[in-house]
Order: sequence, then structure tokens, then C-alpha cells
Amino acid sequence: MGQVNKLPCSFYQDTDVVMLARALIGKVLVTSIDGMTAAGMIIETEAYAGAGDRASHAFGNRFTERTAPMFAKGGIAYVYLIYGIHSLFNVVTGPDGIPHAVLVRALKPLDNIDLMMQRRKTMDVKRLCNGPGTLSQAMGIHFSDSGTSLLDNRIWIEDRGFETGHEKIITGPRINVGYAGKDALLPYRFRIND
DNA sequence: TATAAGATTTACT
DNA sequence: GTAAATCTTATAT
Repeated sequence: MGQVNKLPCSFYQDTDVVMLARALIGKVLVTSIDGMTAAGMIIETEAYAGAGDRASHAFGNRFTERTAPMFAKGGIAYVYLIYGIHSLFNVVTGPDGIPHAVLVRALKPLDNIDLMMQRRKTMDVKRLCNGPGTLSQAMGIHFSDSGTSLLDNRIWIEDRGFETGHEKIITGPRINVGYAGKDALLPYRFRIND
């Protein structure tokens, strides 16, 4: 085994959640769940800028049992169920009390693709992790994992040195947040141009 | 307690 | 391109 460069606590503390959403592109999300490890490179993210962002569950500092993890210190997961069907995985960032989060919208499968295919019940690699709901299913992440530390050994993020040059990154408005009014137009989405 | 709506995916027309 | 699936959470009685 080569050296593992797990992102440290300090990585998640920056107050610029949009910058962090960009920085997470090219990093590698790894899970070790039910005794099995899987990994994929992050290729699409969206920033959710806390109290002032109408698209965020924490808009106006709305603090509930569900949103509580977003208010904690950066470096944990915020996972919630949407449409009664899909678990969506977010990375909580910023200092304690600032509900910033980055939604991971898509991965490129890297390790244990067989396991991902079993969990997703499809052989189509292109569709294993192509959306925020599907990647959670492929990685074994459940909404009950909300609040899990990304510095622990269940869900974490590594830097494996993949190139993410600026010219390869597409920036644009977020997806399916039309209810957020003008905030829906903000360029908070990042994706590798493939 | 009851009701409405959702940071999506999939199948079907 | 359109619609159904499906259930937790938030908000209102």
C-alpha cells in the first residue's frame, strides 16, 4: 500500500465554501462500510453557502435535527434523504456555527467497481456514480451516516494527486434549485469537463 | 397528529 | 419529454 493522503481537519476550515467546492474537484472520496472499501474521484460539486443562501437547508440559520451537522465545525458529513428515495452526501465546511456545505454531485469510480455495480444493480459503469443519489448508493452511504467525521475511517477524502487544471473545470449555476430565486443563478457548481 | 414538498432517478410514451 | 416512485422532514393545526 502506498501512502494515503487523507485530507486533514484544517482543509475543511476555510470560510470560502465556493473555493472549497472547487478544491474538492479531483479529490478522492473513500468509504469503508460493511467491511468493504470503495473509492471514486470527485468530478462534480456544488457549494451551499449557509444562512444567506436560499438554496441551503440552513437558510436563515434554520437549525433542526436534520440540519444540525451543517452548523458543526467543518470536516464531517451532512447526508439527508430526498424525495423519499435518495441519500445525498455533503461535506460540511467552515468553523463551528457557520452552516456551509458542499454537495458532491458525481464521482468517477476508481476502487472496487464490482462492489459499486452490486450496490447499484447495474453493469453500466457510466451510471454508477453519475448523480448525487447514485453515488451515495454505490458508495454505501446512507442518510443515517449524517454527522460522521471525515477524519475517521468510515467515510473520508484523500488527495491522490490528480490534475485539476483550471482549464478543465466548468463553472455554472446549480441544478434543481429553482425555488431559490436569484440564488439559483449563482455560479456555485463545478464539474470536470470530460 | 396531519399535510405538503423536496439539493433525484428511472421508466415509459 | 413527461411522470411516477416514495418517505422523511418541516410546518401548521
